[in-house]
Amino acid sequence: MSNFNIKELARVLNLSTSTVSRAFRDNGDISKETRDKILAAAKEHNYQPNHYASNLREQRSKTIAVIVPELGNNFFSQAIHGIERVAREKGYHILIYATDDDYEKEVAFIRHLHNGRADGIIMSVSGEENDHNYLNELNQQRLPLVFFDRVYEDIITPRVITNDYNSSFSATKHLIKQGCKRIAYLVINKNLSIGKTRMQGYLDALEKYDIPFDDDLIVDCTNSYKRNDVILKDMFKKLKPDGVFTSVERLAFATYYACYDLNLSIPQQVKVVGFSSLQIAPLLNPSLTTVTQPSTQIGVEAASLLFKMLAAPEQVNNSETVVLDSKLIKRNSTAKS
Amino acid sequence: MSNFNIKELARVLNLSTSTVSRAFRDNGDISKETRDKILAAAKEHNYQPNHYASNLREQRSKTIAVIVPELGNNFFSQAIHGIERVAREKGYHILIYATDDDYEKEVAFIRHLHNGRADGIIMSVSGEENDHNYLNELNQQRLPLVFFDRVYEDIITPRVITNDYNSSFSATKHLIKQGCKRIAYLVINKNLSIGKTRMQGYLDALEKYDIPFDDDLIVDCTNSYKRNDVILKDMFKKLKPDGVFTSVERLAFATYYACYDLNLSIPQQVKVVGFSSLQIAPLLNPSLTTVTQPSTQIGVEAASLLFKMLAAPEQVNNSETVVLDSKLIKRNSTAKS
DNA sequence: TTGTATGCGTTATCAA
DNA sequence: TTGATAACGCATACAA
Repeated sequence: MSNFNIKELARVLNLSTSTVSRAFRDNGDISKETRDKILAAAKEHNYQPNHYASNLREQRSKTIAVIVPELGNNFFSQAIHGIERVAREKGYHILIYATDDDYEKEVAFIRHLHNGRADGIIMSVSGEENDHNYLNELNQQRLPLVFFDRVYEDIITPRVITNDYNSSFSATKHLIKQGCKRIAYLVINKNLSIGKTRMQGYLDALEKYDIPFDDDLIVDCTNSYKRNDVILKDMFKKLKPDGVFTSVERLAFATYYACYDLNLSIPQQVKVVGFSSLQIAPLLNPSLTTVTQPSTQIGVEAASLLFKMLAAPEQVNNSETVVLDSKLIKRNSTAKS
Repeated sequence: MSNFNIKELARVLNLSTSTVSRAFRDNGDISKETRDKILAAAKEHNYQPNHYASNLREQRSKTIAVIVPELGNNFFSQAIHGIERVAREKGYHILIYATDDDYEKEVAFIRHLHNGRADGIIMSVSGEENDHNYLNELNQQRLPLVFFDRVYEDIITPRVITNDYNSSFSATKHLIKQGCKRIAYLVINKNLSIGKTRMQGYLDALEKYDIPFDDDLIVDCTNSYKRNDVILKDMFKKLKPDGVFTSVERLAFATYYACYDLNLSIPQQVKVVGFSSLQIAPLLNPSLTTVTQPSTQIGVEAASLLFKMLAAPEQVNNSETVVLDSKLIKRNSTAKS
């Protein structure tokens, strides 16, 4: 950081600091002439108003924080991409936080952010089931907060989600139409709202098409590759499903690996469909039928919503919910045998 | 942000602001008793020292900026993941900037960051070929900067790269051993150092194994999916390569799509190997032979290097270069026909 | 249109 | 060990 500050620049130009300051702001009266002179000199001396001083003075940071469960995941990096685009347009900066699905970290991040570092937060919540009332405790002084995709149902704040129930229903129906009778539903955290909603679509589709429901076919997985591999192989051996519906991208991959190892052919012996934002799903072996969420768009919507809150808090209903549509894209992993 | 500040807290506790401030810092004399009392009260009132005020006072932000060409790319999101991990450990925050390979944006970001918002920068440079001397102009007041993966060769600053030359040589050699005689090299920007280095490995391998070099087989691609598709199909029709080596992950995908469309079978008619950090390369059809960079590790190293610079600038040699090894992982896309 | 003076919330220096 | 005070760099209310 340069130590060339507003005072120096004012001295060089034989002006007062207030005049110099005005040149950098839109309001304030200043003649075009002096303004140009000041900006030119600023450029020459490589001067920029110190961000922290400005923010201390103005009480806002022009920064938003984005909290996601993980970074190495197509869905989230694409969502971040969307957020980035909107933020950049508005001249805002983005702080990134990854919780690694760790509740403690999530709480720590949120608490920390209330020190003025960010003007608002966009978050997809961690998978851990815990008391998240900490968000309510901050209520009066809570920063503007927007949830996306993974939300806490009992926290009232604007959110951007997808039509998970319908997508799950369609995906399950599709499996049934393709001839599946024993469809496993793989989930990472049954208690997280998103797992529940998606499961309900699955359950209702089974019922509607008179497929008997077997509780064992709802398989609770983990965040560990290794343990999932064990769980899935065990599941295949014991339960002999002819269809697998995964609520999370990663579990579709795990299913593929398990099937490869067990010599189960997809789609002849097992048909697979999964939530996934993978752009190269067509390149998989076999190409993967996906419920594709509009991930970038979700980011864009979430950011737009947050900026609306920042601009006019009263005008945004706290229970505002934006629902975007996912698409079921049928590929070979669910082809008829 | 709360308006409950250090003054309020001091008033509540009947102490001075300086004493309260001391409770939050490691140095400074303060009795354990009062310190505990202060911290307890702080927790109760949800008080945290205002970040901007602290930073203005301390002249540092505990924030680093990460600039990458794009976010929707496994390599970069994994690298960011690595950076995140180290930064979090050190109590630093991360600002994310995506240039979309746009040189103007890169310059704007860098310039902007000199307003004190960040203490240091970790960057993978944009692909555009341009004058990047702007980095040198900032020299005296330049923020600590670490390059990773994609670097400007003429800017002297610490960097973390991989052994691209060797990897390319090995990958090309592998294609040759598998029987390829006409190997195309796909690159996005020939003039970017990384494209050059990787190309040199390719060229030298050809020479060493007496494969005649055909300039047309070096194909300059773009950042656009559509245009790449046209370029590649054209290339396949006209040049009939029997091997393809892609310097960037995305071009391997493009190659797959083109081969699918043209009914060229991989690996029987065309063998493919590419730089890629895709974790599900084994699931592709066919599974993709990759030069896999230790992406997360690269992030970790880059961050560690930056923190070393922040801690003791004199102790880091500006031309320090950390070289990590990539791995050639052979899969079916280069299997012998 | 420009300048003067004050305060944003914190920390460091110095004095008590 | 604690308190008073100045300063970090900037933006605004007010005066000129």
